Amino acid sequence: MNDGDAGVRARLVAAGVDLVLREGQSAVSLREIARRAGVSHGAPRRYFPTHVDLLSAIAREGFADLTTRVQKTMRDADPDPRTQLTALARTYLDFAAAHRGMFELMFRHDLLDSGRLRLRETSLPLFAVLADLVAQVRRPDDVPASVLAGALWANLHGIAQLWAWGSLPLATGVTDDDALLRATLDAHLGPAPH
Amino acid sequence: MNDGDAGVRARLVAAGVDLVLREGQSAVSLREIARRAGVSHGAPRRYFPTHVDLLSAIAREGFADLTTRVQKTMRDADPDPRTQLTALARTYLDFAAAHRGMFELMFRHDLLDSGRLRLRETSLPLFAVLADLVAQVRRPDDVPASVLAGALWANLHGIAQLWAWGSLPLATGVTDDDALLRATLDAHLGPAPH
DNA sequence: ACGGGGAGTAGACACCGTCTACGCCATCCT
DNA sequence: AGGATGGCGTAGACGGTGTCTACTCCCCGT
Repeated sequence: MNDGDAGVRARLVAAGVDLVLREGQSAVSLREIARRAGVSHGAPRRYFPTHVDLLSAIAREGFADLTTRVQKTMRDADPDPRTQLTALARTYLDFAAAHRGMFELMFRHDLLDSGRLRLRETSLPLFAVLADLVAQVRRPDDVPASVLAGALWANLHGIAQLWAWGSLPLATGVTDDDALLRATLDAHLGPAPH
Repeated sequence: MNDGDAGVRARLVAAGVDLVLREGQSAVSLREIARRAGVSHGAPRRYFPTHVDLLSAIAREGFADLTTRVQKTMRDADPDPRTQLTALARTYLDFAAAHRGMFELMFRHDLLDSGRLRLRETSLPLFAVLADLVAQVRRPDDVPASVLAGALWANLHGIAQLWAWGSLPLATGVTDDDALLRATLDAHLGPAPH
């Protein structure tokens, strides 16, 4: 079984990932994916009952990609939890900026409950890594670690979203997202040690 | 000129707003809007060169709605800046939850540069209100007010987004967004006064 | 050897956004 | 006054989409 014949299902997902990375969300039509995978437009239906089920599988691939990127970045960084958290955040923002189409697809709420494994559950390991680091780095105060981690994730996500949307630099005069990221980490975790 | 004949352009936008509020983003097709407005599918083209231009006008209506809601909430609240900021934030989150389709439409990045008035500029007044309040309430530290305001907006937006997406409660165990909101305000603005 | 069933094809259907040709009607000019 | 003009809305065509339904083919088990 060589590369060009890796199973139609896998080829469909791979073609979809490639498409959304290269041309964005609007390019990921069922028929175009089928064309790129070299099958007829009816073939995907054998593996994915509906278009959104296929999109969901593609988005899951995106989560997997992001998770391994985060893990790799963290392996290469200083083991200090605060540093690791910074690395995680930086990777998250970079991923969103570099693969905007995929990032948008991953968080489309109409894909949430599709596919065998639900997309919601797919994002949990990534959040668990963040929550674990937050639990290590936080100063003891009254807000539970899970709430703190959720708020921090939301802040990260909001920066990624609004930055891609393009209004934040116009409104704030900030020209790169690093200042926002640092302010966010300082706000939620206390001022940086050094 | 009675109500039922308020100009085709206005009727189209109104029908679109109604549709996206009632049935969500996927329902706002050009032809369906035209149908609801009682005109042929070709009529919109006279006023909006393309579908996204019409969507952009609908999204602008959403920003106007949100802005007036925020202003009304703030008029009714205690004039203390921190309280006003809380009211603004609460209104933002409630709006996103109650009108998810509209909220999604408003922040679709492919609508950003459409229409006579760009969507980006339409959001500026809203942000200006937030930035102004932040400037009043912040404790003097090293992070510029604009950065602080941007980070806070991003945090708000991220909560709205991730909450609608549905993973946050699952991952954090938090069952309503109020804890996240309070944690966010405390993190960025310092602990609440009382 | 042969029947059966899964896999992929091909066409139909309704819907979509865009484009173009065409009527209609008010308005303006001579 | 009457005819040309131009904007507004209609209607149909076109290529594209997702879904559904025959239909074919080939591999596998009995």
